Amino acid sequence: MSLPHAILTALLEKPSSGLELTRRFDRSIGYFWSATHQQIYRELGKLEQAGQIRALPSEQPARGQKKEYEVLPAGREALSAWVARSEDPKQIRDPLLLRMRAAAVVGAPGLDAELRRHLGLHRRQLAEYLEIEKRDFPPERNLDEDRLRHLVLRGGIDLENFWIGWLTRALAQDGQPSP
Amino acid sequence: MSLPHAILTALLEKPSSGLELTRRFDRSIGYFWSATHQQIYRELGKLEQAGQIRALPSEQPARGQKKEYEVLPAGREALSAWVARSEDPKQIRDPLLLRMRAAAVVGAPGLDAELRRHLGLHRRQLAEYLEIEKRDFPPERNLDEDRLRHLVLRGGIDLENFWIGWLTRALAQDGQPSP
DNA sequence: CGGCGCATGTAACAAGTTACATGATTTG
DNA sequence: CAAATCATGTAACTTGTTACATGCGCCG
Repeated sequence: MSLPHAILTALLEKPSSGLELTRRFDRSIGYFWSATHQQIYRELGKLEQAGQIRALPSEQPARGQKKEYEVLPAGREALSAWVARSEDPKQIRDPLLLRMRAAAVVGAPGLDAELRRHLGLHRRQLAEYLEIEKRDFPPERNLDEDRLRHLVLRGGIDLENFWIGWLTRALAQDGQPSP
Repeated sequence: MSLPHAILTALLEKPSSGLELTRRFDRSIGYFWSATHQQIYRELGKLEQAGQIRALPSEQPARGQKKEYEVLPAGREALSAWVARSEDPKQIRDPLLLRMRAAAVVGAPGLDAELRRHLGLHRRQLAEYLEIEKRDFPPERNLDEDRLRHLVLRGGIDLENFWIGWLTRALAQDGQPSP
């Protein structure tokens, strides 16, 4: 139930075509809800049919032609209703934790290398987030409308820090087996 | 690709029937990879057909009858191969972060209450994990085979701590609007 | 024997993934 | 014009979710 609302949010921030949305999902919004272009086109079709968005009038709406969408009042209302809704946090679902649990049963040759690899990836992602923070939320201007977006980004930063901390401790412990 | 391996791991730890697996997924393994009984039955069927597990011989394998499964050598090999495989960490996918991003666009009445509710839920989950840690991994016996399982649990604990920290900061900031 | 809990399933759907198809526009 | 790129889309499949169906055994 999240993808359509992610799309509505993105379209409210700026009307876009399918491919533009896809690219924006690869950057900002996609950091918290990723989607492929196939998913996005399918969902745009449904939203249009449901009367929540509409294609901006253009010359020739043909196959290889760009098609821009904007949010209709009904779409904005649907998004508001969704924001107000309450929903329990999902269970954790992480292949690496599961893999480690499996390793406890069948043995774990080479798990160390995988942990180190993940550590590197998370460090890189953290650096990227910090870069965005420096660029988009400098300490000078403290606009109220930015506050929520900054909090979301902070969530991503804290989450990467969690992984880095956990992986570091796991590797440290693995280096020196039980005394 | 994770569910079958979660099931193989659980079955190696202890041969079980479908419902028993479901219940164990509600407790230990499910903390990191949840599944409903329908998913589990479907997957047990596939694994059996693939020759990775087999039903223990019983008197009358009828519909309302319990059916226990054990892992065959092929299954153990498949699990080992999966553990050794490397896989990139998934993108974050969290409805609450997305909801907050949407709230930045359409406004956020009542978001505070939702954050407080989540804070409570995460505190409860943390308490549950700490209880399990105290019970299953007391500081006395420091068995090597437990090390990986303890690390997995630590992952869960750290993750809950991340949420608690982030939600607390978000609420504190929301209490005193920008000066 | 009637209802409840245990246990195993089926069916239909929704969401996400992977591979491929097609038309339009630019550019060497 | 051929190739690359932009842009939209189809099809088939896998995974996850929701609702319901069926049989067994126990207990009041």
